[in-house]
Amino acid sequence: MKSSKGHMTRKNIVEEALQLFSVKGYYNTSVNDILHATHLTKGGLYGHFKSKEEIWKAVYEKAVSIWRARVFRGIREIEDPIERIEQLIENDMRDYLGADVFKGGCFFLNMLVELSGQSASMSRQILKGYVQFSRLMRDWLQEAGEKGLLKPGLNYKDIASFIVISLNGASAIYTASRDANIWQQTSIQLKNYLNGLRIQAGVTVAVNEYN
Amino acid sequence: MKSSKGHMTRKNIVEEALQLFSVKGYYNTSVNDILHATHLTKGGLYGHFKSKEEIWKAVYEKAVSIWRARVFRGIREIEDPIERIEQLIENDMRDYLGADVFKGGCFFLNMLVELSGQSASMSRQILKGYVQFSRLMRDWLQEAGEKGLLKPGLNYKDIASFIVISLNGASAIYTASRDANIWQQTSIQLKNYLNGLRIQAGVTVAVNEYN
DNA sequence: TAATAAAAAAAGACCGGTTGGTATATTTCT
DNA sequence: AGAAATATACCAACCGGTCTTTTTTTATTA
Repeated sequence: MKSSKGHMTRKNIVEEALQLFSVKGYYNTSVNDILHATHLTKGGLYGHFKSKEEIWKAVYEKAVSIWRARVFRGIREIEDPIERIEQLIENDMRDYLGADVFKGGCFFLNMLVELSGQSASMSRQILKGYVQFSRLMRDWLQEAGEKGLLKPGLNYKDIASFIVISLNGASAIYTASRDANIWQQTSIQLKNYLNGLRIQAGVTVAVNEYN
Repeated sequence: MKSSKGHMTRKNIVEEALQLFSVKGYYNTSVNDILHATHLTKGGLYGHFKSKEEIWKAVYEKAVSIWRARVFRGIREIEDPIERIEQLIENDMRDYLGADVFKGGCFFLNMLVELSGQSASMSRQILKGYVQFSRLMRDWLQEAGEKGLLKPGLNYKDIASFIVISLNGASAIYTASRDANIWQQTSIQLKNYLNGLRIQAGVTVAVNEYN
């Protein structure tokens, strides 16, 4: 726990820049904006970071750690892998997106959309994060499959991918509308979707699906 | 069909700006960028539009008309309202997003994300479009319900909303990854999801769902 | 059809303000 | 006293937008 003057202001720069980036985007947040938010001047800032992009990298790491802390809370102790995924979804929607952790919505989606056509390196980094997240859910689906919990013939990768897609769509629409129903319903709909993949959903009879 | 010199260049400005906005975003596309793309100078451009935001408004209208032409192709003649929605989804994924109509992905999602924290008026306009689109699908679901095609107790608004959400999530991830599997799978997954709402899916027996 | 005048379109210089970044001086902490 | 942190002045490049001048198009008339 570093708390010498320098590390404190560095931490503060990252936190303020994180909020600014999430609301205004990377390019449209000026170094001056960050200066105002941190009550610093050029010299004070550029003593800690050698460029704006360096700030972004630190901000990204910080955003990841904040997101992780929220989304993986109470996850590891859940036995049933499908329940585990459902809890992950609920945490992401309720405790991350719905809790307005970042003023401008989901930092990662916002940055992905803004930087996709602009910075190959930065957008690649974000995309890598999504791939990792998707892969984790795929592994859990695999685990569920091996435990005989899921219908046969499912493509786990595609299912995990679809969940990531829907979560991101919810981020976009919720941030624009600020309608809590968006993240609430997305959570519910995805849970229903997942339950539909189980070998028996509730008191249900077997279902034949052609695809 | 106006084709006097002035209208031609105006049209060209809108088309070039549309591509630029879709790739670089609104704020990070400079008027100079548009000038280069159109081989014009300040005077030439500002004779047609009184501000950058005016260009955006014209671009938005153009984007809507392009999107509509693609997404509603062959829709009206489909009897079954659920099939109609499925075709809408496929058109949106394959003929709009997957066909790379705009270089930077889905213009509307990109703008919604960028402008959400920035321009209330512009983001409101886009959101209004999404609400309209969602409402149309809700009406078709309603129609399907009245025709006795759907399970009882469904919330049509939430279902339509979920579809819009997933389509947007697909836009974000596809644009970043350029992996065609994203839009293909989103189309398939949503179709399965919709089929699961039917009173009988394929040769299926009734299913009881608790939620 | 050709000349012409009015109108439309485009060019180009210019504006104040802002961009990300640097170099050096000064202050504050250890 | 030495080092770390911060302030300040400055840079060329660029931002969206205005204004005046020049060129090109279009409609009219002979």
